[in-house]
Amino acid sequence: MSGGRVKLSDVARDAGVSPATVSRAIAQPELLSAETLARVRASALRLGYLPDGAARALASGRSMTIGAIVPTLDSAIFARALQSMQATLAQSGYLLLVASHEASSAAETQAVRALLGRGVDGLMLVGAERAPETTALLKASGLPVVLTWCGDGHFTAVTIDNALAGRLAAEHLIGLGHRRIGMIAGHLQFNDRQRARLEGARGALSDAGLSLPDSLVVEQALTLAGGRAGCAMLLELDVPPTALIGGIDLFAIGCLEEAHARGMTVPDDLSVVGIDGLDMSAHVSPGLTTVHVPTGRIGNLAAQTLMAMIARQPVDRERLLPVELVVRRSSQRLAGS
Amino acid sequence: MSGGRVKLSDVARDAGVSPATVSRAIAQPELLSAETLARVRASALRLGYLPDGAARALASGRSMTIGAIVPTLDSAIFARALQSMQATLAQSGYLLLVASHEASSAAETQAVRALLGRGVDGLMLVGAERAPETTALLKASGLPVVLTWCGDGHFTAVTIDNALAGRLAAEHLIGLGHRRIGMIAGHLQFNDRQRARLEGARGALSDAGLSLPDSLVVEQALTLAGGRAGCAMLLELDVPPTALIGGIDLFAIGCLEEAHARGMTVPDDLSVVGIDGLDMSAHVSPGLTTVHVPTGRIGNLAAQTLMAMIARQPVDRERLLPVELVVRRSSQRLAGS
DNA sequence: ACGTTTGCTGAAAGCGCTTTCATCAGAAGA
DNA sequence: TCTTCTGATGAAAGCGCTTTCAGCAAACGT
Repeated sequence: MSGGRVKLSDVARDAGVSPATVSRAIAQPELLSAETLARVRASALRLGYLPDGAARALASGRSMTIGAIVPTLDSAIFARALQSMQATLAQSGYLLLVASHEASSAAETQAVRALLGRGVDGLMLVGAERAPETTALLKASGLPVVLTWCGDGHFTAVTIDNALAGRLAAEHLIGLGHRRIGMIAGHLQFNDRQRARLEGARGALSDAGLSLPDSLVVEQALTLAGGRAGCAMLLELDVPPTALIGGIDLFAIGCLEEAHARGMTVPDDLSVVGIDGLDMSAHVSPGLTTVHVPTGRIGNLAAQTLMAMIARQPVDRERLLPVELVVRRSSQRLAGS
Repeated sequence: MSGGRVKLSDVARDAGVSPATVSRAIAQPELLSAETLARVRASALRLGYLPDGAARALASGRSMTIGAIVPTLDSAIFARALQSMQATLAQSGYLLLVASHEASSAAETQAVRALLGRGVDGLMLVGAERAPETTALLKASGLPVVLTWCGDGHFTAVTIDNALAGRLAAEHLIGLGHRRIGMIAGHLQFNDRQRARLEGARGALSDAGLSLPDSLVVEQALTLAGGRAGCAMLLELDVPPTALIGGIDLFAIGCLEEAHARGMTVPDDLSVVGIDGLDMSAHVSPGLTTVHVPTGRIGNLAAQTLMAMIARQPVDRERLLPVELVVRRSSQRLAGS
C-alpha cells in the first residue's frame, strides 16, 4: 500500500492524458473540456491520488501555507486568534504553520527564518517591536506580512489601540472616584502591547491630575498566579490602591481571587478592571469589568488580509479594531467620593 | 533585494565548491573537511543563504514538519498540549502545522488529507474515534502517527485513562457520602474522551450500588457557559444532585459560578469536582477539586514519540500517563452522611 | 474558400535541492 | 614500489509537479 505513492503521472497514464492535463485538472479546471476533466477526476479518485505539496510548492512557488508566530500558544488570547485564523484559512485551502517565541526576540528571529525557509506564502506576527534583523529578513523576503495587536506603520497590520484600552480602564476608575490606582502589567520587555496599555492608563491619570507612579505598577508573568502575586504586592503597600487595573484579564481575575483570599470584597473594598474581555471574565464573580478586545476578529482579519495580499489585492495598511469598556460588577464608586 | 533569492548554487559558486558540497555542509557537515566547511559556511552567511524547504522536502522526502489535528485551538487544554509540542519540536528543527476540526469527523478527514498532502513527517491526532476513511488514509500513508488522550490499540498513542479520571472523580464524591451525583459532559458525539469519563463515573457509582441515570447527565458545549447551563439544568430537577462532576474543569468552574449566582455555597450546598486540572482551577474560589491530567506532558511526549518514530527508533506502543485526584475546597462530606 | 481566432491538449524545461556513483589524492599496507 | 583503502569532493540524475510554448482542430469572419 505505502509502497509507491500514486503520482500525477500515474493518473495521467490511467486517464490517457498528459501530465500537464492532470495538473490543470487540479489547478485550473476551467481550461479543460468537461469530458477530459471528468475522466481525469475519475482516475484521480480511483487511484486515490494526493498531490505532493512539496513538489507543487517547488514548481509553483506557492505553498498554500501561512506562518504565524505568537508569544505562546498557551494563552486564551492567542489560542483564540489562531483558531479563528486557522478556520478562516482552511476555508481557502491554506494551512497554518505555527511557532512561538516565549517573549524572546532572538527566538522570534529564528522562527521567522524557519518559516521563511519553509516557504510560507505569508506571515502573521504579534506586536510591532522586534529585532532589526527580523525586520530585515521580513522585508528582504518580500512576503506578505501582517502584524497584529500593534502596528509599526511599516508592515500591514490588524490592530487595536492598546493605549486606549489602558486609558479606558483608567478613566472608568477615575470616573468612579478612585484616585489611587494600581496596575499589574506583563513584563514590559519585548511586549509593546503591555507597554502601551500601561502608558494609556498613565496618560488618563495624568490628564486627570493624578499619577501612576512606578510604585503602583508591578510587572508579572502573564498568568493568573502572576495576577494574584501582583495584587498581593500592591495590597501590601503602606497606602494600598483602591482600584487595580490588570494588563490582561487573567491578572484581573487573579486580583479577584487574591482579594477574596484576603477576606476583602470586590468591589466594596477594591475595584478591579481587566483588559481583553475573556469569555471567562463574564462568568467569574463578581463579573469582571473589562476592556473588550475583539481577539477572534483579529485572527480572522489577519487571515483575510494575508490572503488578499497574496492575491495581490489592495488591503488597508492598518486596520484598527475598536475596543470597548464592558462594565460589570467588579468596579464601583469609591466609598465616600 | 527580493529579486532573485540566493540559492544553493550561488553559495557553491561563491565558495568555489560544487552544489553537492554545499548541500552536505548543511545536512552532513561531518563529511566535509574543516576547511571546506568553514569556507562554505562563510559564503552562506555572507550571502544570507536560506535553504528552500520545498526543494529540500522534494529531494529528500522529509519536510521537517509535523502535523497536529485537534478539535479546536481555542481550548486551554489543546493550546497547552500544542504549545509544549511545538516547543519540543522546535528544539529539533521541526515546525508544527496545525488544523482543527471542531468535532466534525468529516473535517478531520479533510485535515488529514491536507496535512498528508503537505508532506508532514508525522501526525498527531486527538482521540481514537474517527471515520474509517481517515484511518485508512493514515495507514496507507505509512507515516508515523501518534494518538493522544485516547488510544485505539492500533496506532501509537500517548494517553491518559479517561475512564479512571471519571471514576476517581465519582469515587471521591461517593467517599464523601454523596449518593445523588450529576454530571455535565461534553457532547458525546465524536468525543471518546468525554464518553470514557462519563462511563468511568458511571462505573464507580454502579460499583457502589448507586447509579448515574441519564436524567442526571447533561451534554453541553465545551465552554464555561455550557457548564453554567448544565449546572442550572441539574439544580432545577425536582430532586437535584448534591454533587456535580464536570467532564472538563471549565464545566466545573461554570458550576461554581452558577451555584454562586443562585445564592448557593460550594461546597456547603453543593460539591463540585472537575477533570483536567487547569491552572485556573487552583485559583477560583473555592479551589476546585479536580482530577489532574498532565496536559503539557502529553504534547511533549507526543512530539518526542513522533520524532523517535521518524528516526526509526523503537517507541512504546501506548504510553499511559497518570491522572491524579487533587482535592481542594469545592468538595466536602455530605451533611448528615 | 482561405486566413484567423478560439479552445483544448501535449512536449519539455525547469523549480532548488539531495543523493548515488564515480573520481582522485594521499595514507596505509604488502 | 605498487596495490588497496580511506576520505573528500564533484557530476549528474532525479524528486513530482507547474508552466510556458507549440500544435492542432474546429469555429469564425469575410
